[in-house]
Amino acid sequence: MDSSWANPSFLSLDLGVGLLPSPGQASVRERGSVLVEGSSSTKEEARLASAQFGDLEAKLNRISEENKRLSAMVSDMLTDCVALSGGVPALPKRKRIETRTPGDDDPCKRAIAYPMPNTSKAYVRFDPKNTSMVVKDGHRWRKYGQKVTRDNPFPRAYFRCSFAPSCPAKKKVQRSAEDGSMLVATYEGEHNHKHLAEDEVSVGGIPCRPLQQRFEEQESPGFHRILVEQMASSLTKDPSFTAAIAAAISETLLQRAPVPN
DNA sequence: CGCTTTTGACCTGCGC
DNA sequence: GCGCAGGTCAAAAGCG
Repeated sequence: MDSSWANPSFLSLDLGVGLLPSPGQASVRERGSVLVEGSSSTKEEARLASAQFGDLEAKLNRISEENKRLSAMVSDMLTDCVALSGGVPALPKRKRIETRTPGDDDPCKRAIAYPMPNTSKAYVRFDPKNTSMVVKDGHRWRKYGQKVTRDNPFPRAYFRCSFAPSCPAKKKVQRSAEDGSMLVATYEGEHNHKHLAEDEVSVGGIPCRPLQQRFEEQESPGFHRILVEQMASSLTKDPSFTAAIAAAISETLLQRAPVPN
């Protein structure tokens, strides 16, 4: 069985897709602009505006409820995955042969050169104009190969940790076949040294949080909080969501401002 | 000059 | 055994 299934990290943090915007956002924006442009002091219009405000409030509540529901779903899925991984017998600890020396070609030695079992995936948004496929996650990586794979038209880049020569950490970065604006970073192995710069984390100029979500971290109590933070963070990056919120706020301010005589 | 990236060749595992 | 695909190596080029 593929260990990635036993590892809940396959639930990569693809939070920029699918959750929002909600169907109501466009109308929220439209109504907001109508209100700003056509403000009037007549009672009829005030009554209409009040009704629209109530409508908007209801919509915001619905969106908020949807967010809560989705958060709960993600939490449930994580719980399920952790439970599932508990039922899977632990894979034997495997060790990769670091480097090959001329006398190292013993096929018996190579036979035990397995990949690291503790892999994790991270789905991250990146600037499509940026073709470097660099995912800054606080570690220094050295690219050692690139390959076009069968299941994806985009090339896959192979990186090794260059901070410490003995560090077994590796990662593969490839653009998503479904969504070209997403990068799929697959981490293998663990760093045997300290993080370089935890706070310097960005993807193609778009700031984001450290992406490496290891199995142990996902079981930790802080993981769910991080998950929620990432969801909130991704929502705030959504321009349409921001616009809808801005329209709703401006509408609210207009409603509560004293009507000039 | 040292480090990183590029890229073609090579190695290995797997399915047929 | 053969071919294919994924992963890695290593020399050359690029860059600061």
